Amino acid sequence: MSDAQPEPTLDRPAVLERKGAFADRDAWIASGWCRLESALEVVGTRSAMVLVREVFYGATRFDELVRRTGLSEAVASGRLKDLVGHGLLERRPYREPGARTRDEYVLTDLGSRLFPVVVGLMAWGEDLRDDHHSGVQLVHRDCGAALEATVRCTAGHDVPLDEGAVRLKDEDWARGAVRRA
Amino acid sequence: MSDAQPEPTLDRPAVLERKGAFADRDAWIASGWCRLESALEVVGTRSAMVLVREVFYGATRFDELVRRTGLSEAVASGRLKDLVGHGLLERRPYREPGARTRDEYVLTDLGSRLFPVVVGLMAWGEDLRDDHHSGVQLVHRDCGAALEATVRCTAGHDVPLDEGAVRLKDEDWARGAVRRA
DNA sequence: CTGTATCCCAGCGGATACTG
DNA sequence: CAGTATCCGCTGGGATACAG
Repeated sequence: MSDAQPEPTLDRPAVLERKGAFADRDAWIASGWCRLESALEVVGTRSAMVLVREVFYGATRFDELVRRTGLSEAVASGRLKDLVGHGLLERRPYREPGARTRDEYVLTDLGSRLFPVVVGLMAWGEDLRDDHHSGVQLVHRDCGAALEATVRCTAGHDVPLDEGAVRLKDEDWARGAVRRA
Repeated sequence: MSDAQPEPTLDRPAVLERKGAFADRDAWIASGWCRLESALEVVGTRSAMVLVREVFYGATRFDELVRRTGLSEAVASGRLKDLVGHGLLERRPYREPGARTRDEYVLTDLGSRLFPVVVGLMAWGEDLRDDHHSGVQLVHRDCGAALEATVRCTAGHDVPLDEGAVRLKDEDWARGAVRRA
């Protein structure tokens, strides 16, 4: 098999299997079919991500967020407004004893669901620069072990890349006739 | 304890617990301590993300990537070069029978470790726009259930947001005495 | 303290035309 | 087919100054 093997398959990395009609589609992407683009429109910027990160770290007040992100006030202000508008954060009035009422930013449920993404990006950034001795680390509060993001299916199985598949929704796949209009 | 409680704690959303010296630091962020920023410098743009997504979907050739991402050739070319430079993708020569040798882009191990991030963003994009009936879906090849990204510690526990903690590395926590200038 | 308003610059990214 | 080169508009984001 040394002169015309059609598929070397030597050590080709795993990719997602293409199911059904997905394999044929060409231009389904640009039209925004993929929710990745929706997500990136909201949290695809550096400023959005670092603000979300700081809120995960427990920052709530404007000046705290500005200080800890290093963003300018103008950028922070605008981006926070976006994040509130998209339902990721919520403004909530609060009052320290003896002080006047102020607002603070807190995570909504939608926002907190970004947790795996933030963890995944931080872990990957760690891989990227193999300096494992400095910086910040996320750990399990109880056992102290480092956090990582993993992929799982809703049936509970761990899913490595080569066991994943991609398909178009609402097409008859695996059963046919899954009437779902 | 009903007249001067310092922390209402009514329905305050969960955040990460701040461990040790982390709680005191102010300006540790801007200096790039957090690996989130390193990650975003590489995959923080739309073009990078959609290219990575298409490679996960199994696209390998330049024109295929351009067509399916909707990026211009110039942008795709430059971004691919970046991704190869950062070790996320790899150029690999291949030859279809009877055709001349060409290059294709394949995932490296580093690149494939972005899988949880891509899954997490897609799942979150789904939450964002509650149209659950159209678009693309990632599923477990074997059982057909949808994929989701979850956070786990290296000891194997599932870690919800309120069980996570953040700390500075190489500081005396849980053991003490890690002198580090 | 919590922003808003301006100005200004760098980088992303589209369009088009051109090379190997 | 697989890019590169050029041009050019849009937006992200820093700095500074100002306002409630």
